Amino acid sequence: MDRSKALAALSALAHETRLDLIRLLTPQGDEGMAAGLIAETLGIAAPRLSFHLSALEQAGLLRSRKVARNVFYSIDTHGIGSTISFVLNDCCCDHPEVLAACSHRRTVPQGEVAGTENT
Amino acid sequence: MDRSKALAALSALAHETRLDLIRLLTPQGDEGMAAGLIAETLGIAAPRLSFHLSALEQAGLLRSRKVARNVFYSIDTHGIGSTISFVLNDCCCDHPEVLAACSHRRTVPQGEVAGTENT
DNA sequence: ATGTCATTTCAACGCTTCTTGAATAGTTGA
DNA sequence: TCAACTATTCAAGAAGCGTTGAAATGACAT
Repeated sequence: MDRSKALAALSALAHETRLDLIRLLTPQGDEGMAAGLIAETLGIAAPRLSFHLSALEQAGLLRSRKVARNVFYSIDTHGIGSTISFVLNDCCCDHPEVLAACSHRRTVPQGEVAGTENT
Repeated sequence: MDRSKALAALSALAHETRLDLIRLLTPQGDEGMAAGLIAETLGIAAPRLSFHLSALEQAGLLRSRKVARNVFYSIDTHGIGSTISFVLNDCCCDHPEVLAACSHRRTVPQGEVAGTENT
């Protein structure tokens, strides 16, 4: 992932509605969700949804496929992963403390350093 | 880290100059770098630098301390880490493929899957 | 105390992004 | 072919963000 791509992905991510979209679509996996259902679930107008959906798709964070007259959107795991990777590796130079602060939640067994989050 | 904080951090990160600042300051560690030297190194005007520096500081991504008449800025490893953590855990629900796409670079020993990045 | 240096604040301007409703394109089924 | 439905595009207006130069603040040295 090059710099401008990562920047575009980061910009796309930095929006409440689009973060909601990622959060909604991630559990759906590769199957994804039809645009209409997404609009209904999130309670947003169709043109607005379409705008944000294509922003995320163009940033490489989402994929789409047509099924009959529906368009199903699903997350692009590689796109999201390499965006995070860019920040961690290229920007933060694999700084050990950043990596630790980023990954401790999913490496510790259970609620071990649970208090460190809101300091 | 709550949602609005993460959103602010992501917004702060989604900017070329500010990404440059993170990249420049990370290797400097806790000592950081004086604002004047940063401006000179990156070749940006003082007011503009100050604007971005305070944006990053307010987002919890940078810290500052005064030394004589200089202001030293250094990265807040915890802030950056928990921002990444938020995206990974809260937004992507710890999706295994996202985690894999994000962390493969730093878990593999050495140049093992070096080609997977630009697919 | 005064001059000098480092940094921040301020105001103005331009640019991009977001939202909204109406219109359009494309697909399915009768 | 026609009607119904899904999704996207378009245009307009509002809002927010970033850049710039000038001015102000605060700290040090003489």
